[in-house]
Amino acid sequence: MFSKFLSLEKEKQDRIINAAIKEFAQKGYDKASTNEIVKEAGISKGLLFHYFGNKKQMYFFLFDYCTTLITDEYYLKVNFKETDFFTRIRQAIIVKMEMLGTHPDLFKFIQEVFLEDSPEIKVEFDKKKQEMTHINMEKFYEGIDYSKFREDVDLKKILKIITWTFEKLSDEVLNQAKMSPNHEIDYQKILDETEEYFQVLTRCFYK
Amino acid sequence: MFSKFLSLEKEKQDRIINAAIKEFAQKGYDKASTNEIVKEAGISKGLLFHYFGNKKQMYFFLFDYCTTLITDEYYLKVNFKETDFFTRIRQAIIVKMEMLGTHPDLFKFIQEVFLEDSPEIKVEFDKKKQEMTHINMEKFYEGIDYSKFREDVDLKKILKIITWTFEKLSDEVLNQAKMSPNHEIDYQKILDETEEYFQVLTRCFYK
DNA sequence: ATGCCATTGACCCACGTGGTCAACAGAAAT
DNA sequence: ATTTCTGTTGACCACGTGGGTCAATGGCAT
Repeated sequence: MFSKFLSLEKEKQDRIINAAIKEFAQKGYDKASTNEIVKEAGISKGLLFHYFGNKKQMYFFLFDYCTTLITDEYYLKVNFKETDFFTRIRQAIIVKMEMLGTHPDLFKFIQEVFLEDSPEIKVEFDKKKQEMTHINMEKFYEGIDYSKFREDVDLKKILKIITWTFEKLSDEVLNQAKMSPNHEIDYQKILDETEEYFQVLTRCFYK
Repeated sequence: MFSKFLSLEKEKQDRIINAAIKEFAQKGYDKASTNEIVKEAGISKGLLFHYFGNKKQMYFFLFDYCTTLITDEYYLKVNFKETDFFTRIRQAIIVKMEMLGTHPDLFKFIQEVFLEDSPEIKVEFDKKKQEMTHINMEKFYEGIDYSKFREDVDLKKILKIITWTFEKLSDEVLNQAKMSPNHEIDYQKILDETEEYFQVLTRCFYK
C-alpha cells in the first residue's frame, strides 16, 4: 500500500511524516492542509499524493505509525516485572516525558485523533481507538500487586483517582508551558511534582 | 451595542441565541457558519448582521450571555454558608447537571471557548478567561472549613485531587453518553457514582 | 540515445465563507 | 389614499482554500 513511500530514504520519510503530524496535530483532520504539509516537508504536492493516494489514507498511515512508535518505545522501557502500581505509573510518566521531548507533536496528534469527530473519519476510527485503549489498559494493569492498598474502600475507584490525578497533573503542566512565553516544558518540575503527589497518594491509599 | 437585538421578543432572541450557541459549540469559532445559524434560527442572513454587526461581536455577546447565565444560576442555587468542601462540590455538580439538562449546548460552548485558539479571537479572550477562572476559584473556596482534613499531607494537593476526580468523573460520564446511541445522559447514575467517590475521598482524606 | 521512474507545480473546479444592499412588506402616521 | 418608516429578506459578491490531477521535466541506468 505505502511501499513507494516506505522505500524512500529515511531522512525524507521523516521530513514528510513530521510535517504531516505537525499539521494534523495543530489543526485537526478537516482544517489540516495538504498544501501546508508539502510546503513544510519541502516536496511537491503531486509527490505527496503519489505516495499516499489521498488525504484520508495518509491520516491512517500516520496514526499507525505513531501508535506503533509509542507502544514500541513503551514496551522497551517499561519493566513489567515491577508490581508496584505507583512505580508502574512513574515509569509511564517518564517514558511519556522523554517522548514529549524527542517527538513533541506526536502526542498532540494522537490526542487530536481521539478528539476528532470529522464525519470523514469518525466511523473508521472509533473501533481502532476503542481496541487500542482496551489493549493498553490491560497491559498497564498486568501483574500489579493490589495487596498493598487499603481494603476499606473500593479498589477500582482508588485506581481511577490515582490515574486521573496524574493525567490532570500533566495536563496542567502542559497548559502552563503553553501559556509561558518560550513554550518550554520544565521536566524537572514535573518529576518533582509527580513525586510529591506520589507521597500524598501512597500515604492516603496504601495500608 | 446590541440594543436592537435586546428589544426583540424573547422567543425570537432565544431561537437565535440557541442556534448560534449550538453552531459555535459544535464547530468552534472558525468553522461555525453564519449561514447555518440563520438557517437553524429561521431568520434571514441580513437580519443576523443587522443585530450583531459581525461574527466576532456575536461571539462576544454569546460568551457574555452564557457566563452571566451560568454564574447567576450558580449563585442562586449554591449555599455559601455551607463550609464543608464535599458538600460544596456536590452542590456545584448538581447545579451543573441541572443546567446540562436545561441548556445542553451551553457548557459545550464555553468549554469550546476555553479551547479555542483561532487567532481572530485568542488575544481578546485570554484575559477574560483568566479573570473568570480566578473569580470563580475564589468564590468557590470562600469560607470552606479546612480543619476536617487530615494534616499529615499537603492540603492543597488533596483539594486538587478531589477537584480533578470529579472533573474526570463527569468527563467520563459525558463521554459515555456521547458514545451511546441515544446520547442520553443518565443523571441518576452520575449522582450515584458521585456519592460513591464521595465516600472514598472522605474516608481517605478526612481525619 | 532510449526508456524509465521519481518528481514537479501550475492548474482545475467546487465549495463555503463573511458580509452587503436594493428591494419589499406592512403598519403607522399623515 | 399616500407617504414614511422600520424590520426583514435572500440573491449576490469577492474571495480564499481545499483536495486532487497531469502534462511536462530531470536525471539515472541501460
